[in-house]
Amino acid sequence: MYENSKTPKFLMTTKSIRIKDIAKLAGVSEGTVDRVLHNRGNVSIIALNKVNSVLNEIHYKPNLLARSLGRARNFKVSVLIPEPKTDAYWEEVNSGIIQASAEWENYGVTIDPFYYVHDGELSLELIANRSLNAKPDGMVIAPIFYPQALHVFSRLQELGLPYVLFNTNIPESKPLSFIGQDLFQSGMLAGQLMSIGNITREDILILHIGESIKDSVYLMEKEKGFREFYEKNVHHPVSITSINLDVNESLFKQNLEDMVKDKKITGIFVSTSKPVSTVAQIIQENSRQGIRLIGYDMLPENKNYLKNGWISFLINQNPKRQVIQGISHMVNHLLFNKHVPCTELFPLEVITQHNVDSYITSGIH
Amino acid sequence: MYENSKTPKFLMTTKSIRIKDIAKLAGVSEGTVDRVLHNRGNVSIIALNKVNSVLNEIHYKPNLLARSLGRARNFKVSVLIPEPKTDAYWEEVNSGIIQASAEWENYGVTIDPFYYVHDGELSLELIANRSLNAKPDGMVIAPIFYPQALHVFSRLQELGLPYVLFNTNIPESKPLSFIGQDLFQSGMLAGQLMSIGNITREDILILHIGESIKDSVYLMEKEKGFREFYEKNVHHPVSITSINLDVNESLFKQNLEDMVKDKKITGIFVSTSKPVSTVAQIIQENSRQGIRLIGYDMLPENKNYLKNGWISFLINQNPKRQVIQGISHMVNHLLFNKHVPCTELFPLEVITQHNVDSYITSGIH
DNA sequence: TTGAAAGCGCTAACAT
DNA sequence: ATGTTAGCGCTTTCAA
Repeated sequence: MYENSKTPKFLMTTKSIRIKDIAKLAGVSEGTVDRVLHNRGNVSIIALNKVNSVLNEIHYKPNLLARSLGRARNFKVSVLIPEPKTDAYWEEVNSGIIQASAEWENYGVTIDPFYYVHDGELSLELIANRSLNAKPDGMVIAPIFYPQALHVFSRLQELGLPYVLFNTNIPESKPLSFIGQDLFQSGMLAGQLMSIGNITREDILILHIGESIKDSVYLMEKEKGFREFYEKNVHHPVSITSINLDVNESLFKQNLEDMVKDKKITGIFVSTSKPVSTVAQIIQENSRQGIRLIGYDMLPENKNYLKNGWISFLINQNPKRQVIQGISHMVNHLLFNKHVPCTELFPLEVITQHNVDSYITSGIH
Repeated sequence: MYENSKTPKFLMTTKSIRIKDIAKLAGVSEGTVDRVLHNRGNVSIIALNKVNSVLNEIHYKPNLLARSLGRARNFKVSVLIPEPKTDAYWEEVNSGIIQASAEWENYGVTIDPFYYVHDGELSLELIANRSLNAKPDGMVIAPIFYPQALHVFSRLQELGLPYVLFNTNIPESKPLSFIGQDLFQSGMLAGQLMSIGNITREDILILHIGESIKDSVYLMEKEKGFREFYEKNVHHPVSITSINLDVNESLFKQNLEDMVKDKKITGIFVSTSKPVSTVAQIIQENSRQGIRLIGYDMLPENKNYLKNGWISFLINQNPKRQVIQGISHMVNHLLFNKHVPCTELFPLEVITQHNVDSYITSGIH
């Protein structure tokens, strides 16, 4: 038999020790201890040593509640995302902002959303400047347009304003933190899902569909991962064709329909979230149930087609939780001086007909 | 074109209003306002009305930091789980307890784990009593043994101690909150994963493996879901056999091996988490790569077999996060008087060879 | 460079 | 039934 596990030693908490206690032990005032704890300077080397030697003895855990209450300051953070009206994906994100806003209101933190579009007077850069007027203490940004974003970051760095990025990473901008997914791996996963159970020839279409797809280098990561999966793991004959489509082109729908009608096609992988349902609709209209369709995110439309079986798998990018997490990191930094991870890659969640409801009701997603 | 979205009105926060403000507006003292806010009684109907009418005018959001700081009280919560040494699953849970413990230490909350085994002097009931000696303010319990658990709950109800359950639900015990998964749906999902891409005859084994499997009615839920999926959705011939195995039986391994060697078998669904790797090992030893194996949870062993391809899918029950969430609910209740959901069903996460790493590195899981 | 003291918003004990 | 007040642990200002 085994011995019974005891409560681990380090969990045994005695009465927690306060700044006042440290001050007494070190023979200095509370003010001095505070100065040492936060490296505020103006401390004699001798006092510093006295305090530090006490600090080394004991395991001081500051009371975070008291800390932020004592600071007696209301923080503001601005959140910058693309205009939600254009896309159900950003609508999701926006609802996350609202949720986070309610949550942090209790801690005296105000969250202000700002929305940008590609250019004109609502460009990221202009909106960023506008948001700066509110004198925020930090920013949370989804920087989907690369060149504009760079200007904004250098501006923020000048001002010394901390910012966290989500959705799209721009590593050279050195944000406080980035929240997103590993896109290459996401493509690999899509490949695996596409191939499950298939043992004969496959004809696959990869569709990159969007407004100005040409700039979206990051979608290529997904495609690379997808192709890599097939190269490494699949041994029967496979043909993979990738196509960029602009939703604003006149023949967009017609082109799509022609592709779907092609009897050879066995699977379609759509690299973005909103257009999946369009493809699903066309598949349904043409009764092409043989096609395995894989796409992104549980947008309302997508959920319906998934439940009906016209979409086989969705990979969830968790837009809502990404922004909530981003805001949470920013606030933890501001309010509690907590360390936040510089990159947080979300899990690649596989959504099918039979677990989609469990995601919807769970609330934590 | 569309109009640009503005920051929603209700997010516009002006300087937040305090109890002191309400008191002034209502023409009463802070104490009275506090009494009204918390229904502490001892308030004249006239004062009550004055305060309430002010409360109706304004949107009072209490400062939670100040509230719990002002209460100046350190909460203790006990967590009761099966002995972790017996099972990697509970080891996971235990690491969740340690994580939660570190997190809440900052808020002056102490988390004390206690471990029980099926019976003897370490039974749930006895351990529960022992944990009561520490005078906890709440309990978080994984009640895997039904009859013993009932006694504990009635004891806790007598004492008026709040408790939240996770992992296994006992609805009639009326806990503050339950965290777990929909087991029937979990079985359905397993069925779907088992059937993907299959178009010819399937011979499937459902294996319920454990220490005292006979009592575990809840595993039947998974089986029911699994069978239901096949009945409703699959039209080619299928044979499903379910078997209960006790790991302590002498011929346990031998029996298992005989089953795996059966050339007809196309798939195996193991309804618990630890034994999956044992089955995977036997499949590997007998080179039965044709068998699709589905089981539960990302235990270290399971992860390896998943990566090597001997396990096809794992459904993640998220043991670690379940307990963290349970503790979080308990603390939110105690510390902030926050409303906690009476049931929280976790999403049914599908883990494959190509997203397992994304789950491991993500940290939030 | 230091210590003393006044908050932060809320709770709870104590007079009245 | 009501008002007053002394904390909670930390930050920050101000005087020494």
